[in-house]
Amino acid sequence: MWPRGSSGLSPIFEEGKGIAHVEVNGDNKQQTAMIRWILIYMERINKNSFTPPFYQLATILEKKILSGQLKVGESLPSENELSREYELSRTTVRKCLSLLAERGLISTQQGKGTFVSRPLLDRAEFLMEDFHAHMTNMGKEPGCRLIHVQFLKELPEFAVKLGMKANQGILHYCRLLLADNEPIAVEHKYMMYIKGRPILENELQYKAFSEVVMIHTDILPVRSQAILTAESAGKFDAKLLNVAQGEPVLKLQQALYDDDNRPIGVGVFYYRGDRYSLVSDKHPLKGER
Amino acid sequence: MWPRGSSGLSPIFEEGKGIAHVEVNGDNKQQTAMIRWILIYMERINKNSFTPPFYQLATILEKKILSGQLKVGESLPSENELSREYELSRTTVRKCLSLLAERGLISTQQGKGTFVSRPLLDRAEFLMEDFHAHMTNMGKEPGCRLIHVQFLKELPEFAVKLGMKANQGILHYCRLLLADNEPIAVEHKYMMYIKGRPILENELQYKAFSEVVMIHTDILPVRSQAILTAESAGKFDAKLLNVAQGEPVLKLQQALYDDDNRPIGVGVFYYRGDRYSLVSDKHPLKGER
DNA sequence: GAGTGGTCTAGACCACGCT
DNA sequence: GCGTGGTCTAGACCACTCT
Repeated sequence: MWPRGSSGLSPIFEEGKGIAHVEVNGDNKQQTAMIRWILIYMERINKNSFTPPFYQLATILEKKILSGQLKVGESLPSENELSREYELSRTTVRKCLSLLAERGLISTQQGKGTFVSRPLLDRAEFLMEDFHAHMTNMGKEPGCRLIHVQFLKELPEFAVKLGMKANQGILHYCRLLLADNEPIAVEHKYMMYIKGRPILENELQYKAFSEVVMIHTDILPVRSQAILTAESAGKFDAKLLNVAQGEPVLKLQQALYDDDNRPIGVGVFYYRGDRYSLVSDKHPLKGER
Repeated sequence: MWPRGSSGLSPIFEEGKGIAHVEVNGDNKQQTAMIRWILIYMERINKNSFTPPFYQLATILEKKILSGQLKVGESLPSENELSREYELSRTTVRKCLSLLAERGLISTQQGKGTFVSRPLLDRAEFLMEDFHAHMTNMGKEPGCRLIHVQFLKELPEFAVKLGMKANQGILHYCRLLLADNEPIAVEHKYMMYIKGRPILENELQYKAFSEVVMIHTDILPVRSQAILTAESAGKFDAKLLNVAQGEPVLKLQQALYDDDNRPIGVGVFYYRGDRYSLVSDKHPLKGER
């Protein structure tokens, strides 16, 4: 439990004396220093464990933060202190700290120190990814129906607002996404059209939009922006979604940009509010390894 | 442009001979190896630059990936190769690779290699954080009005579904969030109530939910789950939001859990669909440093 | 067994913040 | 000037994959 040698000891712990000899009525600095050392020696790293040292240390520090032993705004021991006292190299300590920082538990400031962050429980992160994978994860059978493909001279208003140009023309296609044969979402996608390019129905039906855009415009999209909000279903989309007009839907607008920040493809997607939702789960380190 | 010494050269480049001497009609393995070396030598690290080497390398590799020189699914040179050929330590190479992996450009597989990932442009990440900060960022004046505070014997249905227990009782409070004096969101929060605890109006109005819960239950929330979907505004909330009943709103349900995964506080928030949206921006490395 | 990524060490120098 | 975090090095051992 207590340190074996004198190697890394703070001056207030003199070898062979132990905690009882600490001058309790000394100045405040010494007292807070004492508290720090007590905290540090409460757990040690087991180098024979299967869980790597950097992760063990992260767990220890996480516990101290979550339990309130280290309070919000307080500074952690410096990297050198941690590395001395847990007998780990600074590299390992840093790897641990960067893990905790990634999780939002701490933040670092060059030249100042590492500090416990405000808990991030009141923020949520939502990830919208591939519909097919998402539904499979939820244990549902995903499906996709190609509703129509059109060539347009004019872009829809929202695409113009994003700064998109029609050039040779616009290819517009519309898909209906299903889960267990129930309609979940309607997608409208608009991209630059280069004349004479063959377009395969299969492609539109199954490939990701960024891929379709890349293949058919020869332009590589490098940036993507998406905007999510709530809206009422319009007549056309409500019918496809099999809901009454005006029912609430999640509306996602996506724009793909090339290297020069010019939009080369835009989409607008509507998800049934009663059948589709996004989930965010935040928990510090648990559920790994 | 070409390597100076023989130190880190692949056997197919023999010192003093250069590229012209490569056996072009050799077996396929040699040819693909050759292509790899050509790619590698197209850029070099400037150790006197202000941008650190790991970041320079990340930029180089990013370019190769985005430009299609390295295609999806292909393997990158091994860490040892990269470190030899760019004259960096393996640690530095790894730091660079972990940056690219974080951004979703590559993925690593122990024992196999590092591979170019499918572009992640078709997924969106939305972050919902502190309303006050969010509105300030948008250049709007945030506001908050405490609508009511109640003590309930029974929990609302959605809280019961989450597995929450009433114990001594439930504190329910309702806030209206404004931006430039326009109503944006209505929040309903429910938490365990411990008798005799003084509750300050100020606290409910300005503190984050997780803090209020922590202070008034003495239980530290460690996990948070949130669910986002679209719904129609009910009578009560529509009135506060100053919209017609049935208008689309973003609905966010939040639950805070303690160490034993018991819910200790839940909330349901409605955001006006026409005034509130979430934005996701994905671009590989740009816009940093 | 050879090659890959994953982890760790012990040391170095730098940029930054304080005082 | 000293302590802090940020970066880098050169070497080591391990676990995994493939042949």
